[in-house]
Amino acid sequence: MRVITTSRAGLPIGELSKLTGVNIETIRYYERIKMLPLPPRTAGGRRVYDRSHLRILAFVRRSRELGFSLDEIRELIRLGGPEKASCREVREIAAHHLDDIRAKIGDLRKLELLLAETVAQCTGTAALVCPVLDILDIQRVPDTQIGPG
Amino acid sequence: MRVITTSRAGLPIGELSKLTGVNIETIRYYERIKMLPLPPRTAGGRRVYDRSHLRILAFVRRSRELGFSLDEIRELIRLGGPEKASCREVREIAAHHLDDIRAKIGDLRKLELLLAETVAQCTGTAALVCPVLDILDIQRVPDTQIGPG
DNA sequence: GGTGCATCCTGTAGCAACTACAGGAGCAAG
DNA sequence: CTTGCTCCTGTAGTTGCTACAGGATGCACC
Repeated sequence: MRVITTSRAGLPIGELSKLTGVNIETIRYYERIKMLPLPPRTAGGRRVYDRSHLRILAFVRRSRELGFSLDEIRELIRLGGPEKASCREVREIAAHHLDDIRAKIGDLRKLELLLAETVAQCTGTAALVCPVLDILDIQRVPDTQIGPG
Repeated sequence: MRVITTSRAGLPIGELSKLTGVNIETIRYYERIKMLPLPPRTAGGRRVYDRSHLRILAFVRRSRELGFSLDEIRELIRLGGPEKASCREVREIAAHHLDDIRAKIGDLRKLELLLAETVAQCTGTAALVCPVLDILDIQRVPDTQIGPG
């Protein structure tokens, strides 16, 4: 039975992946795009992570789950860094993101209503006119003149 | 003043773009991925569209606005085609899409709640602890044993 | 010391659904 | 015939990953 006591030993990428729930490929991707600091390597070239990496990666993961973009997360990490005086800026990013989320919810609810109504009109039997296709096809075009004027 | 009477004359790509609100580049992209039938060309090689293209492209646009994927739209177009007996299949696609939308709304509302609460706790002043950064950082890690224990 | 196998490495290409060029050609008006 | 707009092809970029190929490393076990 292999028990790894990693408190100070350092984690290989696979362990970091399991602990954070972030895919190995994704971890390497994050490194490439500089979301994660470069970890030291073993003599053989393997990455060795410590708890600071774990912390950052968990932060990234959680922020992604909350729908922040990687750029936003970079900002948040920067703001949480050395001079962490800027709680206001953090709040601005989060508030802005909240606005986005609310706008998205609004849009989706409109869609939901429209689609739900339409699907409800569907008999499901073979019909000459299909309400679903119909709402998608309501665009009408004048066949006389087109263009400025 | 240039007045284009396109009822039977045929539309250049720019006109089609204006009429449908679909970007020129996107129209060519749709052609490449076979969302649109190949239009005939002028002697000089320019695309010439007619009202059937206009109709399909408007349909695609509207469906995209409603959040259907291009693959779903392809299906819808096929189902609305020659043998349009399959209103049931159309309804299934739409109903499935409706489920997706509802799931997405549910997710977003959870996020909204969490973020809104958190942002509300923000004083906006420089603080030692930032509630926004805090909820993103709640992940705790045992520092004794890691691995199948 | 060897063998076998899991884990890891780099590099590249793919996904959706576009968008943005570069570099050139067509075409109509003046 | 020139000006200037529209159009052409082809390629590469975007976001946030994921999926290989083809090879190296590390570690237990014999």
